[in-house]
Amino acid sequence: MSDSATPATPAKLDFIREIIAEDLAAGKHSTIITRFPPEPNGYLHIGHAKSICLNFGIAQEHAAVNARCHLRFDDTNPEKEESEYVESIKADVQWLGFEWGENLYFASDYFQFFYDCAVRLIQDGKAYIEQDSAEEMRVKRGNLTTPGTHSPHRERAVEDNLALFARMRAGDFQEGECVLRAKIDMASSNMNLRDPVLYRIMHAHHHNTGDAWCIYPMYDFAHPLEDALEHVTHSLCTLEFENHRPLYDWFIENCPVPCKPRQIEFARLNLTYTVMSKRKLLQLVQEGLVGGWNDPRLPTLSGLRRRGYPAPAIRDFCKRIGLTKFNSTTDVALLEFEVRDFLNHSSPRRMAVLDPLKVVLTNWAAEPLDSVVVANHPQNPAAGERAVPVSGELWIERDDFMEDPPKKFYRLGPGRHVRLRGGHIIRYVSHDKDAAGNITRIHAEILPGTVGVDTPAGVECRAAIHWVDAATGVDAEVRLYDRLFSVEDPDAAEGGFTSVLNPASLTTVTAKVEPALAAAEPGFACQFERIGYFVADSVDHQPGAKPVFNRTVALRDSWGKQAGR
RNA sequence: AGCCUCAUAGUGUAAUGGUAACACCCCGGAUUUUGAUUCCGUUAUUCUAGGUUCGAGCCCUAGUGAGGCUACCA
Repeated sequence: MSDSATPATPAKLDFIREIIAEDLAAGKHSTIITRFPPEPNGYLHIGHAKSICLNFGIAQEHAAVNARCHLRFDDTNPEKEESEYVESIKADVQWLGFEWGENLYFASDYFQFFYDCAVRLIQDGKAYIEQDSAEEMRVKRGNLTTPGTHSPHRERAVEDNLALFARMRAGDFQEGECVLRAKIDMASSNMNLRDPVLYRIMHAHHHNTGDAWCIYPMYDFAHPLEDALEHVTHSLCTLEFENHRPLYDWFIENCPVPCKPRQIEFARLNLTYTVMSKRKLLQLVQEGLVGGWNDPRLPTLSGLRRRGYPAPAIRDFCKRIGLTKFNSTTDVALLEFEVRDFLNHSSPRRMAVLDPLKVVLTNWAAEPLDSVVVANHPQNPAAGERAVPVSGELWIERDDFMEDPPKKFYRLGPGRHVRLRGGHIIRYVSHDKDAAGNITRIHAEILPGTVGVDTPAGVECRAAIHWVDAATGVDAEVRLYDRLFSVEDPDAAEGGFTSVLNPASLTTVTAKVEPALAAAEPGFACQFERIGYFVADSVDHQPGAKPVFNRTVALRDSWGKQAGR
């Protein structure tokens, strides 16, 4: 269950923790500093959770040496970044259960340092102003098998480069007129080393620095400097930056930095039936295919939160998936397992009927009660009990009655008994149908004296079903979520996302719920017995108004599987 | 095509060069006033070919397959 309940579990060291342990043992560092460096250009998703749990987790594990993890916004591209995203990212990291304390940083706060480093590279003859167009640069870069060719500007005098760079910074040039490039190796088999761009001109307003700058550093140049400036010891990133490491190290070697961070790459998280790229999530949001970044069907942290996925379950999931350099795809079933596992222990039980069928108790007068007492959690007496009102009419699940049941169906049908959970055993009497042949009502009778006691001898009753009293039960809007996509790998879908959207990803029903649920607070999570885990919607659910519940995840249902339901 | 990285049950991860294991999923059984939970059990694994070694999932070579790289994105 919760990770906090099992802190002593000596988890196997993954390859990154192994490296850190070795570095510590070798006396290479006196403390460990990691960082989580999102670009504020979208909302965080479950893939980021893997990185967050890794970086903040490592810091927590090395508290003895005062280790820490920085939250740093990698905001070097003003065209794509917004303050709204900064706020959502902070909220999501905190919700996941991690604290950055004093260590909140913005790459944009280092702009002057980046600039000074660039000047230094120019002075050292290691950078130059390029005036070729982007297209010319592309052509001269060569390709995977042929080396690039030198730009005519590559050997410009240091003084001229310096003057030109100053003019770039002063705003003397239009966007695209020139860039600053590192002078490395146009013949390198690693394309990243073929004189990469360090600075480009962007006459854009920045969310943090406003209009102070019109030149902005590229990721490859800025990132190692950010890490070094913050004394990061281990810079953990995903596999696609593997080929960038030589360049990362080049900047560390050639710029006046206070220390030498080490970049280590790991495989990003892939999940079946799930789209995990920010660009594609943005597309889903912008095209209105979902209700927003916090749509409960999305793998965004805000979506999962609204869906009722508990943060500890997500943390446990991140532990279970492990950490390697193998490009794998984890089955979402593992995430769902962790969610059920956590919720099973933490959620109080309540009763709700999603597809109501009326039952009239013909002999209710034989033992009329006001209420029955039901445990809030059968495995946890400390969760207490509650009184659930009852009367002579109630709702049961339409599925729980069969006119012509197969032998292994244990619930209600002609000639059968069934237990009302927490209440009486009832016996079938008759049922009504409308003109179309639909069952409209069941008549049954209670077995007096069967509340709170074992099934009497001679009565065959194997199942207990959930129910809601008709006199006091209230209507609720219940949203049943399923996978957003109908195929395992939506990224590979031909014809775009629309072609593989699951039409059943959202079903809204009007259900009957026990009266106490009408007063539930937004975010209240519980198990609807025999149905699944539900949470009062954090946006649309308001106490006093019609309750709105989201299905977090359904219960396992082995009967349903057998019956092909 | 060149360079870099990776390859263990269906899925994801373990295994100082020394009996290949854990979790999820699947299937079966027991318990059950949730066909849930819990408990027990079943099936199934080192990409291929060479080499080093008393001994290779692990080391070496080649092959195969997968991912990444030819942005003034990160």
